[in-house]
Amino acid sequence: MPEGHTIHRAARDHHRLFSGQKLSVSSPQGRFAEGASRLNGQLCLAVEALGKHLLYTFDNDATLHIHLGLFGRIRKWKLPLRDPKGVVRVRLFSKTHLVDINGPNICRLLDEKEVNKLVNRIGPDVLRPDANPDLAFDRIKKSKTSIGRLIMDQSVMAGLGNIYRSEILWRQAVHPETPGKEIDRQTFNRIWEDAKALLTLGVKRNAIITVNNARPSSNRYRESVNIFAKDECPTCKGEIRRFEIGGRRAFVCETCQPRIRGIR
DNA sequence: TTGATTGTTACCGG
DNA sequence: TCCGGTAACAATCA
Repeated sequence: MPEGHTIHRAARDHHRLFSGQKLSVSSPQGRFAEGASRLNGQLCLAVEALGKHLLYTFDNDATLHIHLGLFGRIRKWKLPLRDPKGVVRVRLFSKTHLVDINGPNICRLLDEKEVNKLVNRIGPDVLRPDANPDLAFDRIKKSKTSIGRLIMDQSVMAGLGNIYRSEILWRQAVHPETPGKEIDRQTFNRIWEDAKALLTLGVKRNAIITVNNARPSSNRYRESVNIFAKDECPTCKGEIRRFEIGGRRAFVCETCQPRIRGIR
């Protein structure tokens, strides 16, 4: 489910609902009982996203750190309370709204030191206004690792997941197996700006949309992509090649994404 | 029951 | 140090 847009959307929403509120925090199946009891009744100061990480800061110096991993989900309702669906690790609610978090890869409390460590480990987040893309390009231009790996390496740049990877490189006519050191600044800028634009749209629409003329109504809750898991290139009608990058599926149109350098 | 999935980390070896 | 490969983990659905 989650790429960066999902987390940023939740952060924005939960910040609006929860910051300045004392929250009730529980762990319905008891799998985060200790942490929940430390947070229960505490004042929530802020909710923010850092790449795909979600951080709830509380008044008692504790930060709830959530990462949804591959399967995690966040669900939200207006009160009244309802029975948890599936395995709810942690449940947060104010006087008005309820949030359940299922199946997170990470769900733990951080102190200030650990938060700093996390912040330093994560590369510039394309969705954050304070992101410095130079840091990402500095890593990329020195690396012989493929650009397909690099843009999904959260320490290089943060927010992109497996679908956006294939989609952005197709849109920018860059072959995913191009070594980072062969990516010039102009090409990197196109990738960065496209990532920012697509994730921003993703936050707004609550879906991964990478085609240029997505129909607002019919596709509202469904992804709309060009080549990810597709067989045919929308531009040249050629075959989309499937392969793997670091054990994750990847897609490329060898015609529209030439190996040497993208032409647009 | 099996397999697949929009993710990350630790560990190992080259 | 960098880099690629592998396993482990998370929960749900078809």
